[in-house]
Amino acid sequence: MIETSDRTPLPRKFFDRPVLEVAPQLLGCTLVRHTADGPIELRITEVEAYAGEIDPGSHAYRGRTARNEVMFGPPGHAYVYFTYGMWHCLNAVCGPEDQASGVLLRAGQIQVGADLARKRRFSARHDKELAKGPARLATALDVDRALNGTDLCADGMAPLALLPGPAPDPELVRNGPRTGVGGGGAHQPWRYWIDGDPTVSPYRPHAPRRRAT
DNA sequence: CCACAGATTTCCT
DNA sequence: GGAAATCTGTGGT
Repeated sequence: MIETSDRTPLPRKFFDRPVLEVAPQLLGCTLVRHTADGPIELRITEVEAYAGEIDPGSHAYRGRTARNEVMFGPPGHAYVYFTYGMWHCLNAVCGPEDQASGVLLRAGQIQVGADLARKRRFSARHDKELAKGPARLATALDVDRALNGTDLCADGMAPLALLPGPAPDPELVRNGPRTGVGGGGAHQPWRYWIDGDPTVSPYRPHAPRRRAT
């Protein structure tokens, strides 16, 4: 039997707090994705916090645009953006409304539906790499801009939801600089991960790409 | 294991 | 025009 409490989504008040409180508490939580082919579930092992308009690393830093509109809305909703011309990334909007902060879901372990995830991530050599990185996570769970703005606190067979999960050993929760973030936000230690978990993505310092020849 | 080129949207200068 | 909250395939050690 599945405990009912385990399947109840996180309440909106969970997300309606400062993003630096919410981000580490999302570690261990379960992201549920209902696709046409069946459910996929993932245990979150790595996240990054983006602190709205005060954060030079955030998409909201320069104010509202068509892309980041959802970040300025109510907490507990999905902000999905398209980047580098190829990839999608998934965030949970946090903090008081209009603060435009969010948590990027960077990596996790597939718990249910690994067969479905492998079809989308056919090039992954090992299952631990199915969702090792934010764009891989979105690809594995078939998340794209059609899900931008989805309520993560909805019940039942919602396409996307976040459920509470067994909190990791507090001794294993680490934080450090955010991956790939340059500019004024580079030094903020707002990446959180479960130390030693094989699904956590490698840290890559920010490196501007060289111009194409 | 490592490094690098290439895929090409969105936003800003 | 150029950088960005990225990943993959190729080729080297």
